Amino acid sequence: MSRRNSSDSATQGIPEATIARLPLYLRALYALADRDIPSVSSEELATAAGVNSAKLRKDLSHLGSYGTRGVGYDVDYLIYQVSRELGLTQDWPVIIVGAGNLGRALANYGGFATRGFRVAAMIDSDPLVVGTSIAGHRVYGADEIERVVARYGVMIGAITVPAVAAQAICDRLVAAGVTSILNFAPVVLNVPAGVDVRKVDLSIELQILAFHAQRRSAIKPPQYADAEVRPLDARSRAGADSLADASHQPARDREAAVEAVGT
Amino acid sequence: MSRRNSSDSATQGIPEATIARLPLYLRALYALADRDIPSVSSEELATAAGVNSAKLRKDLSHLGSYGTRGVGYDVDYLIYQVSRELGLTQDWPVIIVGAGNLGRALANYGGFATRGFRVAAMIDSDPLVVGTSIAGHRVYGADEIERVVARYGVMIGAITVPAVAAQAICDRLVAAGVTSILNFAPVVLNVPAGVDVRKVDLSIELQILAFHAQRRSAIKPPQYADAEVRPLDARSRAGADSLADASHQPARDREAAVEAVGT
DNA sequence: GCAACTTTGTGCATGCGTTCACAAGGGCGT
DNA sequence: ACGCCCTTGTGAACGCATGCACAAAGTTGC
Repeated sequence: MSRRNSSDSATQGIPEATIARLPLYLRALYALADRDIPSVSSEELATAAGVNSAKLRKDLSHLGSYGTRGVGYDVDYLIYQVSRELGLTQDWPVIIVGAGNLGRALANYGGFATRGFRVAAMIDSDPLVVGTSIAGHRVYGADEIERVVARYGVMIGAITVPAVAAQAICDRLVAAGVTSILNFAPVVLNVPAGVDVRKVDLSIELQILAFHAQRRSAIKPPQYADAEVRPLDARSRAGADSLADASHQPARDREAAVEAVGT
Repeated sequence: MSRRNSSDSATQGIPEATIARLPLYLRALYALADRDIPSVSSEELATAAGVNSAKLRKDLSHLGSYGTRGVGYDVDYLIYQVSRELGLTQDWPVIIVGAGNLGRALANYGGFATRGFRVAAMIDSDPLVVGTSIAGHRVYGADEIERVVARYGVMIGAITVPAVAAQAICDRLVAAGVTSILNFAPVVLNVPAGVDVRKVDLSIELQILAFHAQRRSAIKPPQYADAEVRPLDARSRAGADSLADASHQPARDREAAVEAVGT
C-alpha cells in the first residue's frame, strides 16, 4: 500500500531506515555536548547510539559530508545539521488528546518541551479533568479540538484515548487540519491520503519479547527451577481492571515522584 | 504436549519482521472474535490489521498451513495458533520498575492483564508511593527487586524510570535473572549476551513525524500561516489539581527529567 | 615539506523483506 | 460425481538495508 508517488522521490532520497535512526544519533550527540565533548568519531558515536559505525557513517553521508577525515565530527555542528534535517529547528505545537496516564507521561516528557516540540494543549472528555493543569498545560474539553488546532496551527496530534474513541478523535483531528498523528491506541486508524500516522503499541513490544523469551526457555530449560516459581498470593489480583487503556484514571494518582513519566 | 507439527522446523526460522506483525494480526482476530465472526479471508484480515494481504499470507505460512483454500481462516483456531507461536498461552509475570505515569499506564493497560501477561509487581523508589496500590498492584521498594523476581519467576521487566537511573535498574534486573527487558528510558542499555532488550521511545516517533511534516510543509506552504501562534496562558483556573499536578513533583524529579532530556 | 597515521565516505556484495503472479487445493452448485 | 470458482500457499523477482573493505582526504609528527 505504501506506493511512493513521484512527489516523494522528488524530495531528497534519505532512506526511511536512516530517518528512524537520526533521533538516536541526536540523543547521543546531546549527551556528548552536555559533557562538553567538542568532537566525536563515527566509532564512538555509533557505540553511544547503539549501532554499527559503518551504518552510522552511511546514514550521515545521506545528509552531506559533515565530518573531517582523520578527526571525526564536530558535535555542535552535527547536532545542528541533524536537527535541521529532522525539522527540529522550529518548534512544533502538538495537541495531546487524552489526559490519562499516557497523555500525562507525554506531557511531562522532558525531551518534549526542550527540543523541537511544544504542547499546544491537552484535551480530555472527563469533566473532572477539563480545566485542570497537567505539567503546566491546561486541559481543554473535547469540543475545543478544532479551535485549538486552528489557533495554534497544530499539525501534529497524539492520541492517547481508549481504543474505542480513537478513530473518532482521529477523524476530528484530521478534519481540523492535523496531518501527522502519533497513535497510542491499539487500533488501526483509517486516514485519508496525505495524513501520516505512526503507532506506538506497548503490548506489541511486550508480545515480541514474550516470543523470544519463550524460545529461549524452550531451548534451555530454565535454571530458575530452584526458585519456587509459585505465585505467592495469587489471590490478590482480582478484580477490575478491564479498561481498554489507561486514559481515565483520575482520582487517586498520588503522583509522587516518579516521573518516569518523562521517560 | 507439543509435538508441534513441526515438520516445518521453520519454527526456528520465522523472520523477525513476521514476529513483529503477529501481535497485529492477533489484535485484529480478537476484534473479529468479539463480533462473533467465525471465519475470515486473508484479504479481510489484512485490511483489519492494516497490512497487505500477500504479506499476511506469507507471514501466516511461516507458522503452518492453518487456512482453508477457497474459504479462509477459522478465527478461533488462528487465534490459538498465533498465540501459541508468540508464547501467550502461558501467563508471563512482568515486573514494572518505575511507577510514574508511564508505569501506571502500563499497569492499567487492558491488553496487558487480559492476554498473556500479568503484573507481578510494581517497583518505585519513592517512599510515598511504595506501599500504595496501582491498578490493584502493590508497589514495592527498589530493594525488593531481587526478591520479587525470584519469587514470581519473572523473566520480563519493563523499565519506566528516568534515564539516569535506567542502566542501574537494568543491571539489577539482569543480575536477578530477568532476560527480557522493555526499555522506555531514552538511553542505550548495556546488557550481557543472552538478554533481549526492546526499546520504546516516545520522542523518536515524534521526531520521525516531524521530519515528514516538515517535508510536507516545505513542498506545500501551510495555510495555517494566518493563525498567530500565540500561546494563551494556561495558568488561570487552577481549580482542581487533585491529580497529576506538576506542582507536587519534588525537585529530584525535575532534575531527572532534565537529565533525561540530555541523553 | 613529507611521510605516516587516522578516520571519513562509499562502491560492492550479500542477505532480508516485500510484492507479484500463479499453481495447488478445497468447497459448492448442479 | 464433476467441474467451476474461490482463496490459500509459495516460487521467483525485485528492491532496500546492512556490513565489509578500501580509497580518499585531512592531520600530526619530525
